[in-house]
Amino acid sequence: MTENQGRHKPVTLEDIAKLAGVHSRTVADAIKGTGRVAAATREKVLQIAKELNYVPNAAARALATGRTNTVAVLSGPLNEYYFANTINLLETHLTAHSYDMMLLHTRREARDLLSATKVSMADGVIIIGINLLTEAFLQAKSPSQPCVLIDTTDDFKVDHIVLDFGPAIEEALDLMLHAGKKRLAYVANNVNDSARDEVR
DNA sequence: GATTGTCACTATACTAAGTG
DNA sequence: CACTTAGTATAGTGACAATC
Repeated sequence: MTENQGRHKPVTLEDIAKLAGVHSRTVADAIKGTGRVAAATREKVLQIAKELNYVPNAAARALATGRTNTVAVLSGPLNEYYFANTINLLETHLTAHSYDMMLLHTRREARDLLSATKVSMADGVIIIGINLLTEAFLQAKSPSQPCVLIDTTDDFKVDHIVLDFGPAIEEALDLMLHAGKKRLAYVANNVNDSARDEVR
């Protein structure tokens, strides 16, 4: 039983360095695999790290590099297919590029993110759709924070991907009209002017 | 040239000392 | 006593220097 034996100080590069007889800087390079460490030294360091169950301290790494490899995502309600599907795709792509995804969907989380990104808790922010939550975030956001908005509008002064639902709506209308339907209703949240114009 | 070491730096929390 | 300020520690890394 090695667990629950009390709260131990985490194993650090310094601990490994002492056992390996090298500098902590060398241990960092060996573990990271930068290639500037001799093969024998690297093998020795990795062996000791494995024996000590060394786990890199992500907070310290973020502090030193200014990067967390984490992308914060603000979206609309996850019980809506569009948001759930988009988040699923985002996660797939972020994971493929060795990024973690921090999913936020409450005002409190968005507020925390505003302060958190100031200390590099997230490398950037992706916002899916404009709603009360994301709009408040965009208006309060510091200009230094990397941010991409995915929506049907580009009203906000951030990098953005504009979605054009026009062709899809037209295709849906054609299908309805060809089916002989005469009275059509359009049900949506936050219908903006551009989207409304598409429904003719 | 390859390998390793040194220094400075990061944001935050904590402690000690100084001041009113 | 309450508050402010300064110093220190933390874990890891970038840039550069030193050694063989």
